[in-house]
Amino acid sequence: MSAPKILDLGSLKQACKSCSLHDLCLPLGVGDEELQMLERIINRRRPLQRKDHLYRPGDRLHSIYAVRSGTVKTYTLTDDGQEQITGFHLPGELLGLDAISDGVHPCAARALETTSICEIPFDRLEELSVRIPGLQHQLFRIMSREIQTDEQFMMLLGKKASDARLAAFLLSLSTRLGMRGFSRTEFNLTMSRNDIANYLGLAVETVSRLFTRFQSAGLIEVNRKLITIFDLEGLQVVAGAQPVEELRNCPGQCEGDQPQGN
Amino acid sequence: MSAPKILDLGSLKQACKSCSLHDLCLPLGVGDEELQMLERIINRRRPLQRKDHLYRPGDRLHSIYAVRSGTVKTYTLTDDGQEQITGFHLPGELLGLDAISDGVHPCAARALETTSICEIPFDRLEELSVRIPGLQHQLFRIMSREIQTDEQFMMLLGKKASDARLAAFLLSLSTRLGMRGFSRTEFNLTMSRNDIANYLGLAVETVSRLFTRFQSAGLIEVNRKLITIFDLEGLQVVAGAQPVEELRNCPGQCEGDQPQGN
DNA sequence: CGCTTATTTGACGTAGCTCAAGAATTGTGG
DNA sequence: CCACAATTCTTGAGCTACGTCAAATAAGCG
Repeated sequence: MSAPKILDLGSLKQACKSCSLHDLCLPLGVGDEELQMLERIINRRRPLQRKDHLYRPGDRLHSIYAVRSGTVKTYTLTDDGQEQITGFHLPGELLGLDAISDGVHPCAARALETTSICEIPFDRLEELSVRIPGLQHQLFRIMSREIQTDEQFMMLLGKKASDARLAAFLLSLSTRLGMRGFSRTEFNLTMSRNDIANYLGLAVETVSRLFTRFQSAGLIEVNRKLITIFDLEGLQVVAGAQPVEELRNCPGQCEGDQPQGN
Repeated sequence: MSAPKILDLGSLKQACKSCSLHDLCLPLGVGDEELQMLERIINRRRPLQRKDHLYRPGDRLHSIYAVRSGTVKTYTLTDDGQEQITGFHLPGELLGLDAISDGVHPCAARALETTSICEIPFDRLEELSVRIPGLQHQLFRIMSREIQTDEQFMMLLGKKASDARLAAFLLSLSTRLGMRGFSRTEFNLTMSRNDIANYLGLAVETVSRLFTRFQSAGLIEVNRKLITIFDLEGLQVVAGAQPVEELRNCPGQCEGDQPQGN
């Protein structure tokens, strides 16, 4: 469509290669030219410092954001002012999709460490995705993915015991970091124990005890914030385990065709 | 664009008026003509009977669905075959959005009673939403809304006690039914106690006990499947309550600027 | 009208929360 | 660089909300 009159697009493009915007473009025939159109609407922002807010509940939606480096947590406040963390966002992940429906951010977003962010004005993104069907498709996919992982998480909170929750959390971090080229087996927890507990619906004390338990079991090593995973498969077993050990009173076969939960 | 050569579009259109597709069109300047284009790609299906599956996990995504009448539950199976219900879908609500990302349904969808459904072929919906920017916007909004309510639900599962969960559940049904013109204070539970418990991450027995407790407290009347809400505000109080009564050891003011959860 | 399945109710056990206190870290000002 | 305060993390000791188990009703259903 429009001729490229780019300055430092090279570097921007490279940055986007390791970002969810990359997923957003390449897989589905979004060509080079379209990619440049997308990159042209993206703004960099000066890095957030630890505890800086990216947005607060009630802020109007101007943009959605992609984490370039660092970590951001999103959280709501309950009726009585308690914090409920709704997610941790690692490099390459998007934030703010929950604000589209009302045009207002229902959550707060806050940096857990020094964090750099790409800002994507949402109205321009919408315009662009009308012109680039592949982009529209990718946006649908990304939002759908989030719905899907939220559903997974509900299962975690509804059905799994504390150890399974923490194991799943560590595995999730491991996988997501691994996808972006970081180590899957050694990483820093950028969030506090309190944040982890809050996110997983547990008490801080429980999280702390679980870390020591996992360590004694030889699954991981915990060194302050540094986690080293020794036994990924072992963690997966723990993460999959139900609160009640499966197959208890099922001598022959578990009855019937209608598994009922809990 | 295309001239209207409609047969029974009148009735279809009326049906869509009380449907999420209505929300999907009207609010944002999707004109009459565009609405007809949308309606032309929508298929009715013969009604589902109780326990019929609309789709199963692993089925390819062909369409997303809107409930016209009846109720549908969606659920996944855990690693060990347990059912985890991810949602109940009432008239006017959409299903299947979680399948877009992989092109495969991660959940099963099953009718809880005789249910009629509109089917919207997703590829055609995508095409159309390229041509009708307002439609694209509405789709983004609907998916965003789902992400937002999922986040709310996480808070429910992570932070709220059993009574708050059930109260919130009843209020949710009440509101959603009310929006579609049904009574907010008297309705049938189309799902079993088991389903409710499963969805809320509780044991059946707990749900049963809570119903009787709510009834003794004069909040509701329970008659088999029929719920009558006497005290909506009372339920809201219960739903808002934290597991620990708020303001316990806070004589003067609750300390500080950084509310930490749990 | 038996048989299966759903719901209720009671008795009891336990996972995980609360409370409390100490240890380790981090931040701060001199 | 060091004291000191503030925060975060860990560990121990109870307590309780809710799950499990068991059994009795009550409904659906062929």
